[in-house]
Amino acid sequence: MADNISAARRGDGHRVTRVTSYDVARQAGVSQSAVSRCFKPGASVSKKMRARVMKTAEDLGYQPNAIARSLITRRSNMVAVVISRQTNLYYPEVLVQLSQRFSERGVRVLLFTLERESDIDVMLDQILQYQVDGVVEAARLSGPQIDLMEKRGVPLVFYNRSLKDRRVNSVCCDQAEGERSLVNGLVAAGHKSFGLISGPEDSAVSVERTQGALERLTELNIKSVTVVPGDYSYESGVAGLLDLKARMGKLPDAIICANDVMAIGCLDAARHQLGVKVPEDLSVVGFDGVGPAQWQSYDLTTVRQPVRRMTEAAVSMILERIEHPELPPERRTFSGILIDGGSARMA
Amino acid sequence: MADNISAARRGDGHRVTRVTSYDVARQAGVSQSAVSRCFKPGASVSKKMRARVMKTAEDLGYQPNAIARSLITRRSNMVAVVISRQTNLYYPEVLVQLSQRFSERGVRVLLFTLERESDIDVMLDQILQYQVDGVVEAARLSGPQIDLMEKRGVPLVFYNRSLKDRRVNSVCCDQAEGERSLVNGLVAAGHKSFGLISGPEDSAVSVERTQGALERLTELNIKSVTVVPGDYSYESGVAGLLDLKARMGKLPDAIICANDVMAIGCLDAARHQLGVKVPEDLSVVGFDGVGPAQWQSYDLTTVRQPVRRMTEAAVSMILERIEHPELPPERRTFSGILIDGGSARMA
DNA sequence: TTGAAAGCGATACCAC
DNA sequence: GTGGTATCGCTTTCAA
Repeated sequence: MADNISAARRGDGHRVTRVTSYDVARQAGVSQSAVSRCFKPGASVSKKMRARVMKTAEDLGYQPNAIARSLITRRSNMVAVVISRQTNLYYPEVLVQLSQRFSERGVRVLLFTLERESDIDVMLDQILQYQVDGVVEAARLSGPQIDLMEKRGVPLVFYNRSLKDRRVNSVCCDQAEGERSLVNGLVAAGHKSFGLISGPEDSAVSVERTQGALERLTELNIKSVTVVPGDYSYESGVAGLLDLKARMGKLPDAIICANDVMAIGCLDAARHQLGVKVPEDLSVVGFDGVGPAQWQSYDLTTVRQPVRRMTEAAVSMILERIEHPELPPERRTFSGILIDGGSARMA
Repeated sequence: MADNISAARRGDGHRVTRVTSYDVARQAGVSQSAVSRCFKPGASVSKKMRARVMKTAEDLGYQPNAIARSLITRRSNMVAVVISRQTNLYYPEVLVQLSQRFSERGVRVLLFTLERESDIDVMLDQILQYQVDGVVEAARLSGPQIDLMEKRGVPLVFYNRSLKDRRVNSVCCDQAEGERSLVNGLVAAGHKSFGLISGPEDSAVSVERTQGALERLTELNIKSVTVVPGDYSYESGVAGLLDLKARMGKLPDAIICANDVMAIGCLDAARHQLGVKVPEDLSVVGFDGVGPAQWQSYDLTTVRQPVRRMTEAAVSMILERIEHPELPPERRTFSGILIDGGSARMA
C-alpha cells in the first residue's frame, strides 16, 4: 500500500485500481473522512478544507465510488425498470419518459427487458441482488412474485398493470373507460356490427381493453360482436381483419383493436388488400396514441394515454415509497384522451 | 448483532437489514467463507456442505449482495448504454436488442437516455461513479470525453458513431455505402433531379448518410441536387418536402431522406397534401429499415441496418474488451440491406 | 471543524 | 475442503 498512485497503472496505461478518497486525502494532507465529507452536500466542512480537497480531487480525477457508497448507505440510487419487449417496440415513449424522469431526479435506471414472461423469476433474483431501491414494473407479476418483493422490502410500482385482488401501487390509464367512450361514439354514429381484435392474453391491459369494449357493447344492446385474437403486432392486425371477415361472413361496421399498431395493420389491410374504404365503409379504432397513429396515412381514431403524466406519477410514487416505506398502497388512474381522428365515423 | 434475523424487521414488516451470508453461515453452522464459496460457480465445496448451505439460504431467502461483490471484485457486471432520446423513439429495436443480448450474457444494463447532447458530461460522471465495466455509446462523444473514459480505463464501444480521426471501438452500418446503392438505383432508373432531407447536424450518422449520397450523385454527374435540413422526425419529413418544392420551384424526381421516419413524413405529405403519386411522379427513399417502413401504406424503399448482427457485435466487442483491456481498437462495419420497396422506381 | 476507527457484505488468500 | 482474516472504498459515529 506504499504508493497507490504508481501501483494504479500497469505498463499499458490501463488503470487497475481507481483513485480513492485515501489518495486524495494523502495528497491534500487531510484525513480520508474529510474528503468524504466534502462530497456530502450539507456536511460541516470549512471553506478552506473544501477548496483544498476539491482541488486535489480534480487534479487526481477523483470521483466517489457509488458502489462503495451504496454498500454503506444501503441505498443504491438505482431503480429497476422492467418492460416487455413489446412495450418498448410498439410504445417506446414509455421507457424514454421513465428514463428521463428518473434521470432528472438523480436516480439511475437498471433496465430489464422481457422477451418471455417466463423469464421473470430469474430477473427478479437479479433485481434483488443488485439492491435496487425500487422497481417499476411495466410487466405482469404473479402473486408470489409480488410477495417476494414485499418480503424483501423493495417498493414496487406497476405501470399500467395491476392485480384486482391485491393492494399494490400502480399508475394506470383507465383502459375500460377509454374503450367505453370509443364504443359510445361508434354506436351513436350508427355502427351495428362490431369486430374486436384482442391483444396478448397474458397482458392485463389488453384484457381490460377488450373486456371494457365488450361490456359497453352489451350494455348498449349490440348483438353482433365477434372477437378474434391478436398479439399487438401489425401483422396480427392484418390477420385479425381477414379473420373477422371469414368468421362473420362479411366485414363488421367497426373494428376495435386493442392497440394502435394492430389498428394500423387492420386499416392497411382493409384499404390495400380488401379495397375497403375507411372510414366510409368500415371504422377502425385503436388505443395508445402512439406517434404513427397521427401520421397522415392513418389519422387514427384512438385513445391517447397521458404518458408524460403517467410516467411522472410512477416516478414520484416510487421515490416516495423509497423515502417512506410505510406509505399504504396507492392506485392512480388517469383517463385517456379521445382522439377523434379520421379512421372512424364518430358521433 | 445478537439476532440479525429479528432485528431485520420493524413492526410494519419492512425489512431494514437484509439477510447476509453471515446469517446463513450461523444458521447452517458453517463459516461465512463457506457460504460465499457455495455461491461461486466452480469453487471447491463438498456436496454435503453445498446442499446444507443452499437449503438454509433458501429458507432465509438469502441472495448474495451484488453491490458488495462488485466492491471487492472490482467488477460491477453492469454496462452503461447511452442512447439518444431520438434513437429510442424512432428506432426502438436497437435498445431492445442490446438489452436482450446483454441479458443473455449475464450483464446488467444501466440505461442513460440523452435529451440534449450537452447533458453528456454530467452523465459521464455518473457512469464513472457507478463503476460500470464498460459503455456502449449510441451517442456522440467529444475527443476529451473519450480521453476521460480511456484514462479511467473504461472500455468503450460506439454504436453507429465513430470519429474518423480517432482509433476507437465501433460497430457501424456503412451509411455511405448504403446511400450510394440507393443513389445508384435511382439514377439508373432515370431520376435526374434530387432532393435530400438531412438529419440532425450533430448526428454523425446523419451527416455520413447525406454526404454519402451527395458524393455519389456528384460522381454520377447529377447537377440538380438540393439539400434541406431535417431532424429525423416525421414532421421534419413533411416540412422538408414543402421546403424542397419551394426552393427548387417544383418537386425533384427523387427525395433521399436521412432516415425512414422522415421518408414516411415526406411520402405522406406528397400523397396527402400535394396529391403527388409515389412512386410514379416522385420517388422517396429512407434509411434504417424500421418496422413502419414495411407497413403497406408505405412499403418504403430503404436500406435496412442489420440490427441483430450489429448489437451482437457491439455486445461481444465490449465484453471482450472488459476481459482483455489490452485489445487494440477495432472497427466493425456492416453493410446495410437494400430493401427495394414500392416508394421508389429503382433499376 | 476535524480525524480515528468501526462497519457495510461480500471475495480471496491463507493456513490447516 | 474448510475456516480465519485482510481487504474493497466509502459513510458515520465519536472524541478531540
